[in-house]
Amino acid sequence: MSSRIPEKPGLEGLDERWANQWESDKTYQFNRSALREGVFSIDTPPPTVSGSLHVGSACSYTHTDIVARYRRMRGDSVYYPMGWDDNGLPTERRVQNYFGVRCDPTLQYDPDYQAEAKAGKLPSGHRAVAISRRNFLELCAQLVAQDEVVFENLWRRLGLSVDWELTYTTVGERARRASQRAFLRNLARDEAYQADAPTMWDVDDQTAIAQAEIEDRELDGAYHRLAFARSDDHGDIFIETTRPELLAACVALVAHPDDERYQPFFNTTVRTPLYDVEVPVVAHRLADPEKGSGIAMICTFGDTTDVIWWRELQLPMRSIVAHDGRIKRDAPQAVASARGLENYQAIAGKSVKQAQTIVVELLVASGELHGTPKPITHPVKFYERGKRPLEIVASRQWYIRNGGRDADRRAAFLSRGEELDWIPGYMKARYDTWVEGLTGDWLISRQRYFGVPIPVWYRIGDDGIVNYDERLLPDESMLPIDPVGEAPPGFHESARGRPGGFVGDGDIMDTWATSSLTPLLACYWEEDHDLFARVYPMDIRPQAYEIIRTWLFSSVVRSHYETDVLPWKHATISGWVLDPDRKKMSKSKGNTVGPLDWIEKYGADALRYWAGSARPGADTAFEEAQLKVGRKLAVKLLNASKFVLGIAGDDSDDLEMITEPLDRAMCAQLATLVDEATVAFEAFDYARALERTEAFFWDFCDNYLELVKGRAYNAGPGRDSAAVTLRLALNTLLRLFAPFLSFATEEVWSWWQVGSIHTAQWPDSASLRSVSQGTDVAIATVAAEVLGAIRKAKSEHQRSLATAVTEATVFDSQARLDALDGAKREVCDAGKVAVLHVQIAEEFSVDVTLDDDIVKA
RNA sequence: GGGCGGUUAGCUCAGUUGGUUAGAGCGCGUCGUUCACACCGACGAGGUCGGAGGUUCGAGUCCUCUACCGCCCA
Repeated sequence: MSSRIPEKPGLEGLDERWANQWESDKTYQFNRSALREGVFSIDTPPPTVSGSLHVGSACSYTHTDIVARYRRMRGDSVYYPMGWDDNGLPTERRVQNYFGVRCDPTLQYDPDYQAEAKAGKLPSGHRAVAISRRNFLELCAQLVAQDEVVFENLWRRLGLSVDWELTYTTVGERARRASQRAFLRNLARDEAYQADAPTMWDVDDQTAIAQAEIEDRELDGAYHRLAFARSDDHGDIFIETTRPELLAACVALVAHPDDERYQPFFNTTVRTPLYDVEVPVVAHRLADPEKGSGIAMICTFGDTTDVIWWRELQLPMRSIVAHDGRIKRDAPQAVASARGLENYQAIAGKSVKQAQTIVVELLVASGELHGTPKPITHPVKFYERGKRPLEIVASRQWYIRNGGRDADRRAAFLSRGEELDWIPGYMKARYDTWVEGLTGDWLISRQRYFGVPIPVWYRIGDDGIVNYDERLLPDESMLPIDPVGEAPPGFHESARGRPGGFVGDGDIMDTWATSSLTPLLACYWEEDHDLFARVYPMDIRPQAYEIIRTWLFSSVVRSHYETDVLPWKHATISGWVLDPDRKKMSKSKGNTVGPLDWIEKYGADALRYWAGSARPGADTAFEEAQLKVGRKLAVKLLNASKFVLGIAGDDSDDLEMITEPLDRAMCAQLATLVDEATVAFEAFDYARALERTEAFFWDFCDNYLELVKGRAYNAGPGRDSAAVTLRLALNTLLRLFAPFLSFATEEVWSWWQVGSIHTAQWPDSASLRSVSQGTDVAIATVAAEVLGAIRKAKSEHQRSLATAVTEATVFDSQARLDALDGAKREVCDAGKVAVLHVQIAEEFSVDVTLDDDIVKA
């Protein structure tokens, strides 16, 4: 036995050794024969492989792993897959930067093309090499495969108990098939539709953007006061606008219906400055009398209010901003005067920003700009990953109904939110607020390349015009398909783009349109019915709170449509990891910390300990000091285990042999600990379980081990009781720590047990209580307090703890002295006390005689 | 502007349904190498719980107002 215990236990090398062992033993393999009620399934967030790796990711993934390990020890078969989010724009951007390329769909595929990695060393002024769509997609695939290996290695090193045979990606074949299948079914049930409508548009990425991806940013702007001449030439009406460059897109002026200043002008017309277009003055409740001059110009489109006005007041379309963010070549038809056309030519082809400068100059010249522009700051809508403000352009897009335009669906989704168990509970408010505030359906089409194609073709009429209402859909058995590369059923590729032929939808789906299917994807929806029935709906969805409105909500929507249930029972929401200055860790801020360096330095258990200390949902600052504490705990566990097994390594586990009062009292304490940890874990409060276990363990080492040492070392009465108790306590504590210190506990377990601790049973308080047989826990607590008082006396007299105590007297209540009686021998052993007296008193105190000094403690 | 969360020892955080002198770790100070542990141990000094008011026999713990920080949504 003792030969299996290292002379000097250490953490070095444990991480890799056990990670490999678990892999070869398939310790975390899902048991496919488990029934649903015995399964705990986890909808792991697929990390964005093109994103950064920092301790923040490591932290939240560890939280989930801790829960997974607990459930496994409770006897559940844990379904713990790992996905890789390699889909979408982040990957495209990374590929563009990494290889210095850009996608040009008009180019032909080059089978011999070899990209050269130029990560981080693109020369300034480097012009991106244009490559074909297929070459571009190949580079995406190549890079994500590379990134996925890095992630998997990290997760293994961290000790995530994932079943690595259950990995998936969000752009792989299965994901494409599931996304397209779900889309086609949405379409068939009228949950998806296509519409030509004003859309939030990112001019840099040249794609439509969904409401969930938009954020407000405060930007400097200025109110420009413009004069609109009344058509009857009886003077001017002044409006104030921050976007004079859109003047050519003006379709009306609008004021509040109750605004007496403008009531006389409703139903009259005015002429736009510079362009001389006659536009009506209209009334609408959304016009704010307090803002600017109280009357505003409506353009197609300056902001989202323009869209509402345009729609509700049925105004004409006079769009001037093209998809690339530049002013269109041709002026709207309404611009007819010579001066108007000339002024339009001055801005045609310019960027929005350049156009503004020019328009202002023209207005100054024409005298139609009054005074100097008044600087303001105002919120402007941006794509969350974008650099320039969003524009609103009209375009044909695909939507999924999400309750944004439909009260019944909205109510249904709110009720789903009600049904879900939120951890912590207050996170539900974010969901409710979001669903209640939706203003439109979910726009899922993106004008990008690396993603799941929209599986639709359109007929081209004999006149050569694409008929978008005449859709050609694939059969589900054909999925996944690429309508740009494959012909629809009944057509030959040669008919593509020809009159009487077809054209493929060139758009791809929003990355969330796929991510929202992870519960279905991970459970092999429609692919493995047997497995699906065992693991779906899933037990938990772990995720961070900032993507409740996107990932969580969209997942609820999709599962509601496809399976008419919530995709999971619980949502465990993690907080953010902040740098020591309390800023969110993110790559763009350059304040990230790589987890691997810290694992190397302090061991994976140290990182797991730090993660495990973070309360569910709470933001956590990264602190190196906490890693040191975790490491210290792991080392202590090794040493204490070595000590216990050094004494009791060959003893039996016959609990009948636990007879001594102190031993039984400690078992009673241990039973309470097990209950506390179990209750905490059942509420997903792993941090509390860890905190209690840790506090117990240090107390156990400082007090119980010290008290029992003497009795356990020497043959005699009570030795066997101590040995069996030590084994029981160690066995229990190791299992309580196993979800957190997964490597150190496994190491110790291997010294004296068979199999992995991670498949062992979670401790059971009932058996501990049967050992303690109702013994008063005060025996242990009073003994520890007395021992503490004796130590204090020695410490205050600057004497070694080995100093002998010739005589000591404990003053305390009768009850506590009775308790002490059960551990008198141990107290004397540990305190090196020759004679111990007791005396009844009101207050607890201990008189200690060190050699010949009398000390009041 | 609306909503959510936070504000407890120098630092990072616990404080369960309101109940006796408010806890831990780190850091700090003193002492100590006892045969598990110097990647150590023991002991100790530090807060009246952001502020104000209220409920209560009693509030860090409930209510109101308020300040500051963070986030989400307008």
